[in-house]
Amino acid sequence: MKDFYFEIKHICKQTGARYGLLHTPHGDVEVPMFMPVGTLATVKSLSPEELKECGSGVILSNTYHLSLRPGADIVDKAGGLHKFMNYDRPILTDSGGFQVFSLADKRKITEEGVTFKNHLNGAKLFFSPEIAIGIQEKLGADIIMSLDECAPYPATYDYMKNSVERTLRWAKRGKDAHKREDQALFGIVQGGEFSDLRKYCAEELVKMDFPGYSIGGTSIGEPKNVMFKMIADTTPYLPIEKPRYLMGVGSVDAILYGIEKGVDMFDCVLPTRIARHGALMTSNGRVNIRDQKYAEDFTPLDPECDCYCCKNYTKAYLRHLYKCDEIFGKRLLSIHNIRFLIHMMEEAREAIKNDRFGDFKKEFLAKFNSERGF
RNA sequence: GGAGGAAUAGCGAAGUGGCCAAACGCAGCUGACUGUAAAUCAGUUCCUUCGGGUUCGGUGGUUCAAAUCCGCCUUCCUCCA
Repeated sequence: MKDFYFEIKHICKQTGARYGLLHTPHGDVEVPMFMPVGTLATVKSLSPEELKECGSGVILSNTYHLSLRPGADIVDKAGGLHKFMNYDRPILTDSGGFQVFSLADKRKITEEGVTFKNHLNGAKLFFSPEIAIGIQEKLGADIIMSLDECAPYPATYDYMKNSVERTLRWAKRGKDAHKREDQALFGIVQGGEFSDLRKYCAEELVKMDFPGYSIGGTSIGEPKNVMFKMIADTTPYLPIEKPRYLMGVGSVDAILYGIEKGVDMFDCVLPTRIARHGALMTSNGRVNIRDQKYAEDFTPLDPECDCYCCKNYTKAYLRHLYKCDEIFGKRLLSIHNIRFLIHMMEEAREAIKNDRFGDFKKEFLAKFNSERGF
């Protein structure tokens, strides 16, 4: 694996949380980290410059969506995803496995792969582990994902067992098909809420020796305690020296829990989506900017935040933009929520280095009051 | 002074005899959103002990039944003098 390796720099003595460095062809990033999601080769409403100002490292993009529009060949001709979207830091592409789940009523899964009715015009589309890898090689992200089946929750044990077996076979096929030396292909642990299947899936993937491992099948409608259990049931079976990525998790309490359990990478649409819907994460908890009580509130969204939005604008202005459905409002709020999570990660890393992540988590959650939404 | 027209819930605006506690939009309030088919979606905004009760400028009528028809009053708009 050219240019890609992972270094653990410190393990928190209080919790086992990890501080590390992920080296990629597009630079090094510190973990634990939060990765903003830019499904269609753009983090909705934000420029790469704004993302970097938020402190972004890796960002995500999506194989399924980009293969439909503009098509992998066009991204390839553009010189790859980094050039195409003008982002020179690391990029991770998801395999499309999640779309198999989220567009579930329009697909059929077989051993060979998945047949989709694509969501744009209903045209039939076939995805296999090899095809997903082929597309991702053209897109050219630094970190890519195996095609997996994100089985629904709840699922029966038998369904999940079969699904895990197939995901493992698909992982092997994808790994065999993957040729690019400058990309790290991660395997994805499934198994739902079943401890033994999580363990089995993790151990089998580890035998295949991937450069990193993802925890999938979370945040798909299961209760929080079940999600936490899924995480706790997986990380013990992953090798210490490889990066671990918890897919699709972006609520504050779940991220902090994941870090405590030894997860290094998180991604989620949550901060950007809820920002567009007027919900903001602040150090004192949730703020609904649409509330009339902010109409004459000329203070920043979060006085403790150092983002462009909080440094320059008031809640009254943000509410005004939101109520008028102005694009700039969505941008400012997205900047804030992304910066909030990235800043939380910066603080988490400091806490890990100082062997006090457990204290940090407790203090942060007490103030954030995560019972009130996300 | 004369001739027309209009008054509907916080605002705008449908409704012209029973299916109207009254469409719809805005505004307000709740909630949802987690590997993005999401600048989206759902609920809610007269009172209620959930049986019902009081509403459509005011008032008096007609009718089994009125936001809807008639009289008078008030306010506003347009045109003519």
